[in-house]
Amino acid sequence: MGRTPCCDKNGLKKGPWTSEEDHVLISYIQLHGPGNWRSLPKNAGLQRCGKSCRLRWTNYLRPDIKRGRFSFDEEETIIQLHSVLGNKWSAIAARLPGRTDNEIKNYWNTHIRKRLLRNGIDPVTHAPRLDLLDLSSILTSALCNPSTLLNLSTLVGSTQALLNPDILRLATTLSSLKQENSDMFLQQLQENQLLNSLLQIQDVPALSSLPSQFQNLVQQVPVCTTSAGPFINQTAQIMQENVKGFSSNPTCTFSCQNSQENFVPSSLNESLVSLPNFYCNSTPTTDPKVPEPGEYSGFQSANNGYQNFSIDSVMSTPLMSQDPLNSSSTYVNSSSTEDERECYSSLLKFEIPESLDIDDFL
DNA sequence: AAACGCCGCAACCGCCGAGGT
DNA sequence: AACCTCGGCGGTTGCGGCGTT
Repeated sequence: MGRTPCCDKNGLKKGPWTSEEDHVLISYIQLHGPGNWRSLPKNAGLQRCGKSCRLRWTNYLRPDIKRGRFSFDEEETIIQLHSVLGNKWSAIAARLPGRTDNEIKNYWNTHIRKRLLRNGIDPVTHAPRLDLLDLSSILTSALCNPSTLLNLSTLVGSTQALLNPDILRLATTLSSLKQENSDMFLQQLQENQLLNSLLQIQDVPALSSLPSQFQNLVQQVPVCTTSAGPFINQTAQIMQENVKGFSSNPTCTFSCQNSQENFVPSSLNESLVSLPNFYCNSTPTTDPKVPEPGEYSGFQSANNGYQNFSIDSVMSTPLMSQDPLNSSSTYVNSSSTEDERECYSSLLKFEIPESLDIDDFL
């Protein structure tokens, strides 16, 4: 099906709009309404194509557009909606009065996306990044019990898809950390509850159906005790989910809630009641606004990989909203907003070595 | 002060679906 | 059914501002 250009490009102006052009466009629309965008520039006397006029109006000149920085509530809403809708900027914008899809898209790409990446969260799936976490957990268990290293090569063989030069660099980093200060490193590892959490894997009824290399790895994990951190819980959770993925029993359910309760306040869940909960269970929702699996690839992969993965484990914002400072929606134009957000979001940061250049990972 | 690089955002581009003929 | 027009959407680009060296 052939398509003619939306307008004759010849002789039409492109680039930034002048205030005069803005005035002409506003005046025309105030008199006649938006109407037919194709004929609008001609009728209004603008040397622009209709598409350009429409974009200028909808993204900038519309009287109901809210300018200025995004408030904390708005940012919270964007993250939550993006976890549900993906890059459906117009759908997200429909829930944010006064904000345009273009503005939200820009804000996501320039602020939120980068922050999620810095915090080890995949901005597409809203889940902790598997390539970092899987290897870290494997290496942690391996380093905690050197004999496990023997099986690591077998495991690596079955997870080749996860390996790339960047991940190998992370392995090198972790390895060098161990070599540099072996005692302290091992002590730190033993103080983690990761492996203890991993042993809860016995809750998975179909453990015996795992591939042998995974059984070996699980069985060789030693018990470590004491304080649990977000990273440990997240890692254990993902390991559990991965194990579950190998289960031969498709109806097997495994709640991550136990591992979450260690660091996620119960009220956090309450604050997310309004969210569709397909991160928390695999039951199809009846909410018509929620895309069906397959409609949004990012969601699909998240849903497939983490059918029981709780959304609250990847959403930093509800946690923040507990603080009176952050429950305020009067954040607009606050110069310290970014820093404060960064400070609070660091509560869910993962323990990635500082020597690791995260940008190289992206 | 100049050069350079980074960042944010407005604007553009190309594609798509809906609806009309 | 085929074609066309239009509006809308998401991805990308390019420019100006700003900070750093």
